[in-house]
Amino acid sequence: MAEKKLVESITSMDVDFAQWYTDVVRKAELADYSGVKGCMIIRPYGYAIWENIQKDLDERFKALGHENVYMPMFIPESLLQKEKDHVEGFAPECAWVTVGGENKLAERLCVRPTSETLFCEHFKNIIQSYRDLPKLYNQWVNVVRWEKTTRPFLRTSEFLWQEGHTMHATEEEARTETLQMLKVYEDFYRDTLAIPAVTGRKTEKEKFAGAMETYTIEPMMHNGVALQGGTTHYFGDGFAKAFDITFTDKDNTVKYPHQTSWGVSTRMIGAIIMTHGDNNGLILPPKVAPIQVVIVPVQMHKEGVLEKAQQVADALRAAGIRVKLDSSDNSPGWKFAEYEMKGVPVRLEIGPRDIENNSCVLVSRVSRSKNFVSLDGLADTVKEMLTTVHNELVDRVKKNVEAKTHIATNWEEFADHAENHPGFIKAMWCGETECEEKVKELTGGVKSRCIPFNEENLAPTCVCCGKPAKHMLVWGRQY
RNA sequence: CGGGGUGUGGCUCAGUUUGGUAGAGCGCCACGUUCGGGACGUGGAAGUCGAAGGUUCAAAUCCUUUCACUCCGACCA
Repeated sequence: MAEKKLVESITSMDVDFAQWYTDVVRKAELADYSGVKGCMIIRPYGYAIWENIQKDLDERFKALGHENVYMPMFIPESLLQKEKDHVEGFAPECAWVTVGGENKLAERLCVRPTSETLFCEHFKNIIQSYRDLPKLYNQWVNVVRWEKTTRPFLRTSEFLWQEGHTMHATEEEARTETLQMLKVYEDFYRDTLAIPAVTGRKTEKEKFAGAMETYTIEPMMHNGVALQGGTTHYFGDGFAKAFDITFTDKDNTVKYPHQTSWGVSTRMIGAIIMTHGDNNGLILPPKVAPIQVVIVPVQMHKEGVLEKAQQVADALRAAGIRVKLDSSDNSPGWKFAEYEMKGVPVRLEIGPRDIENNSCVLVSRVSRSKNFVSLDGLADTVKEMLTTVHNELVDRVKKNVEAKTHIATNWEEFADHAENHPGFIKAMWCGETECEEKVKELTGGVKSRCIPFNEENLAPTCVCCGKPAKHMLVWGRQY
């Protein structure tokens, strides 16, 4: 805790985590508030992170055969109502359009909160034969959910996301797709965002409206609070039946196709902030950082400094590294603080002394160690350092998650953890929704995160009711 | 949707109790000196006090209404 705080304008995490989060969002220029409640302005620096996220994920989706499409943003009320569970889940948070121009609409239109119904309507028209399957669609769009409590990135009334919607001839293929896409998210979180996270299946109580099964990735934030980081759903043929989508199979019988959907959103930017950030501000995982290396010239008025800095910038850029050379007339110290706050993974300092030695100084945002390195082969050195930063972030998160994951074999232990130890609690469960509700009530907000894939047998009985245990659950508080 | 808080130059806030016609720091602009952890000097621009109504000779300040944001809960990606 003796860490020297170099950026003064951000509230410390340990003083007020919520305020720290808001400070980082605004001071790092990721987002700003707008005139519409719950809607945020994503500023260029924040949007650039989203663009990098999109690019990476989009490549992963397409490598698996998915195609991008675009559906309308309005859903007629009658369409939304075709699947009973689905409409019950979403109707309370829909925004409605009731007037077009000067005229009241005959049927009101919902601004999409998610697009299952639109895809189904379309699938009905384009799926006739087994030859039309599978359909592997995805769209990158905005959606609207009229939230009561909002926070930039974590929960906004309008947010950006991708929603994948697929149709398959068989149950097995659809189930495989559901798990495969969860794996894509898991890999992406770990390998791109440097956030290793728990994955598993949601309980009946927590699953998506209209889904047979929902799978989830649950990253833990720095303070031990969980964030639902992405979900994939297996729908069975429920929507297909509700929307009368059928195909003729090879055996000449008419069948219902099996469906999935899956999505991750701009909430991931919130996860990045809250997982990696520290008291000096943001720390961006190198793979999505808009600026991977910032070059700060020192004594740049001196002959040759700026020229050399520019050469270095060009060389790094040519090697595929995202570089910014800040030649503004702010002082070097100001720049150090500024880019630390903005989470740039690597800083490169170069001044007359360095140039004389054919070297420069590299500083990691994570360890803050200064490395004096040669300008020869600099691009490789920088790439290594970016990799190191990524790995350090992954390790740090792993350690934090381990330190904040607790085991409870009985109610006393569970209550103690819930009350005194922020983080996840692993405990056995009888499988009943009543116990989930009871736990939530007794602990003031601890909910089941998921039934992880690697279940352990911690105890023979449910931590809540004492009946025989069916599953291990990961529990926690959430954003 | 319930409970709390806050709205005053771009930002953070003082001024409100005890009405008298708006201040500070930071930021911004210009010039000069600086430049290896948020530099300094000089000069300058910028607010009608969230909005509406009321009381008063006079309202940032008192009263009423309203809106927005924010925090904590319940609800939810």
